[in-house]
Amino acid sequence: MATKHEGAPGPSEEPRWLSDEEQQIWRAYLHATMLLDDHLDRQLQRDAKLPHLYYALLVQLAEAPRRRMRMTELAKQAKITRSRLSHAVARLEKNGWVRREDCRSDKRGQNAILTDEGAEVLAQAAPGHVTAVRQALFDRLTPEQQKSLGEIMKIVAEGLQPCEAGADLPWLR
Amino acid sequence: MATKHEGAPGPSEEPRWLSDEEQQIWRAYLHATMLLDDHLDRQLQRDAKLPHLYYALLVQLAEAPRRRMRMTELAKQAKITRSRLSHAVARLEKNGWVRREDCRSDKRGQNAILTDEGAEVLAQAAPGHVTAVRQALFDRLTPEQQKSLGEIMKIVAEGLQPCEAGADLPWLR
DNA sequence: CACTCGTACTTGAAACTTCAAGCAATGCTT
DNA sequence: AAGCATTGCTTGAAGTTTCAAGTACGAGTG
Repeated sequence: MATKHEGAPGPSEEPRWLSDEEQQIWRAYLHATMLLDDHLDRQLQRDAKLPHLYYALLVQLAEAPRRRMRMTELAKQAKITRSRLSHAVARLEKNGWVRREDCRSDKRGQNAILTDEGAEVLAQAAPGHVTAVRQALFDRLTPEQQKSLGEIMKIVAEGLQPCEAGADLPWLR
Repeated sequence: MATKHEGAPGPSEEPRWLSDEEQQIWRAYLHATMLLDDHLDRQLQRDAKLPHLYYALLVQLAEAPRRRMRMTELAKQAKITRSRLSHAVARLEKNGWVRREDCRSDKRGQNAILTDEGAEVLAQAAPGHVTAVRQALFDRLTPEQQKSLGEIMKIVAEGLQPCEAGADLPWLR
């Protein structure tokens, strides 16, 4: 904050600072997302002994065709790096919730597969989790606000997607 | 998922699962927050060599009366645990952006103080950061959406606040 | 004053994430 | 078919966060 006047490094001279209203919105966003993520993390850690992200991975696998998915695809859907996924799956594998399998068509490939034990953990954890999500989010918002939230979040997500749509039109970048 | 029928552990028998619309909203939320947080983290790590949260701490200190704040107060405002803050300040101190000072009135207390070097780092990083926030969020939303987002996030944050308002009316809990 | 409880903060270990290499298989190019 | 970039995934180390103690001071009570 305060006035700036350097001319050397920045991409532009003077950015448009956030107005008071914008700052309020931005801080509310930061606080809400932080508190909600912490809240859900603790809830799941307490009830199912796994962090929120790991839970999300199990959900993805549970919904996948034969309860299995290629690592890269899973990473893409979960919006995380392959490295992070590797570590996460390693942990889930150690717990017995997931196992790996070589891919036939591509010898480099790996499939992550949800085990029955994994599905069981998910079934146990899911009710408490949706309840928490409801209490923290949906129950507090009007239907209009819910709709609005969905639209806003879709816009933001699309804007940050590493060129999903149009990825097959690289000349447009 | 699947039908449940245990009577022992859960708080309730059968939760209200999320409808299709609700699921869409929830996933959009998860994706957007994940992508945005990653995006800002990388931007700040690249441009200022610090994670987003640490940047936020410097901002809080910069805005505080004499560029200083009690640890607990800082933790409260930043919505993080005291433990996390301790580690964070230790790192910032090692970098020379922050220093500590004992509190006179309460010998248990510590003040975190933003140094001139810290203020400098902040001044360097701030323009790029607001630009990133604008590009990812504000520039993509209509004024109505911005307003709506602010209202929604305030509601959510208040709902998860560890009893801030009304904390002095404990009998109401 | 002694006791006890709560507050302010720190610490170390374990868990998680990131980053930069790394390896092996694949695909493109000549 | 040989060379070279790319893709798919993993790994180890460094940084961050969480969790469960732990220390030290302050405040309330008898």
